[in-house]
Amino acid sequence: MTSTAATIREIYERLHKCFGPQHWWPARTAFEVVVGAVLTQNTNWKNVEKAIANLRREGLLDPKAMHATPRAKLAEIIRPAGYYNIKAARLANLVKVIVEEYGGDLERFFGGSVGALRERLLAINGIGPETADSIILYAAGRATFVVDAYTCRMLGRHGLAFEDATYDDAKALFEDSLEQDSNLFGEYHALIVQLGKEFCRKQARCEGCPLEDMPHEEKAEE
DNA sequence: GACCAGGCACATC
DNA sequence: GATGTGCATGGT
Repeated sequence: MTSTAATIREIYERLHKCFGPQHWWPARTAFEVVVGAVLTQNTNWKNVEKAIANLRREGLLDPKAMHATPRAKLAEIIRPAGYYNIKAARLANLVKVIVEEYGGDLERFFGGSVGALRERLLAINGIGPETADSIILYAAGRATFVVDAYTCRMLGRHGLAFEDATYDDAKALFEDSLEQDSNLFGEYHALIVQLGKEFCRKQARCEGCPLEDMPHEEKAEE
């Protein structure tokens, strides 16, 4: 095992010991995960919960029902999640594919290879790499690593990735260092988000951070 | 009242 | 290819 892989594993152990199981993704159904993945783009999860509660009340946590809903009405319902016009369009693009190409059947949509599913998701306007990987990991239950802003910050701070590392570079770093286990990947990403929330925000402190005594770059990049 | 949050697409250089 | 900007609500 390379030293980088060992470090990636050690970080997981530290985060898990510090924060415990995260139980992601908080959702009742796979479709709810799909919807939440779009709604949480650059948005606090609390706001997403309000939007999902609205969708549930309206009976729209169903691909066909959402597909049949006018764009303007959908936007109004998801308003608390912010960026509601663009997110309504993105949800519409996504459910259009699920309903018109897969008959609204998520099992069929998720049925092929991970690579094919990822390509299909990325071809939808409004679905970028993080949203696609979140859907594949947490809704489809397939092992793919989800990278986010916190992940890149953490890798940079601890000298595990080059400054110009891309999303796919960071993703490969984790996937090449760990067992291909969707439960492990799911916990790890959730733990990194928790780490970011508590210790890596601009005003946050480093005291008490579970990675505090690990090697750091001299100057944190932004 | 700033600042931030579990991104992405698009314009411009 | 890199950098900047619009999208918007609600909590701290």
